[in-house]
Amino acid sequence: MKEMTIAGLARSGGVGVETVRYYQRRGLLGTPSRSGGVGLGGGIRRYGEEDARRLHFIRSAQTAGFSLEQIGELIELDAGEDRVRARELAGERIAALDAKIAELEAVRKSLRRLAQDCASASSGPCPILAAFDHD
Amino acid sequence: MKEMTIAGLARSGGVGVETVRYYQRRGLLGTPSRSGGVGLGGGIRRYGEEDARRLHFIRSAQTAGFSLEQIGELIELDAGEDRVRARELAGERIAALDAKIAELEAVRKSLRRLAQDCASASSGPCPILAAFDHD
DNA sequence: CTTGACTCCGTACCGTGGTACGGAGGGTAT
DNA sequence: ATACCCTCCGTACCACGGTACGGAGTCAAG
Repeated sequence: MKEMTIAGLARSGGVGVETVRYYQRRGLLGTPSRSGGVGLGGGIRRYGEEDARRLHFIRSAQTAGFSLEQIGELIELDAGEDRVRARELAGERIAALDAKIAELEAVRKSLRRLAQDCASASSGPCPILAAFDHD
Repeated sequence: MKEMTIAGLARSGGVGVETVRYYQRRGLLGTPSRSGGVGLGGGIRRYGEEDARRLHFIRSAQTAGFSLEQIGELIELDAGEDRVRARELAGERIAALDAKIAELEAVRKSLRRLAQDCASASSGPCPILAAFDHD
């Protein structure tokens, strides 16, 4: 089993060292074994394959738009293989995505129309700015 | 011209008193005339129609997804009727919306497929969680 | 055995858009 | 004139996901 220090793990996950420490504080990564000085708080963290896998899991779930808090729950599910709950969380995320996409599309639509009007109307006040004044 | 105090202005814009003060600090609303105690810093703010219009402008632009900083620029344009720059800003905003919408749609698509797989596969590890492990 | 890179830790700070606090003074209705 | 609410101000705090700092300890190579 190849071991690594915090910088190696961070590199393997494409994040910074501080981010790994942060995930640890958040409880997303477990506290690893240490080697070296056994002083107040122990020596240097030693990570293995399992930690890299976990870090990768976090980044993937993050890409899917899950918050770190939700990812914490996903990690627990991952241990228990709770498919029902996993589908529930995925469903919630999809619903949130639906809502957000619809909202952004509505804004885009009205902004597009405004820009169109602004380009075609050759005189008078700018329709874009006027819209914010009066809508 | 009907005058109002900060609470009246805030109500007219559907925001809180603290939010009006915040916009003032941000320079989005001008410093209004004061009445009352002329002590250190002056008395009570008096607002008119123009301020309400401005506050409304801010909220509308915000709905269109502009940041407060961008809104600051829009306000300057509003004074100068700079249509070219307004179209530019609207174009930038639309492009950002396009990108964000595409991103969210991609995530939604893969999450939907995962949820589908999870529902149909009746045994083995949950595909949703497995995807985060291995992707 | 010294140099230099890496690691340790707590704590503070970043951006964004506000919200909350709290004591002193202003304005108004009865 | 006496309640009673509103306004004043600076400053601190919220969520979110990190990033930066700085002094001390550790580690491997030369």
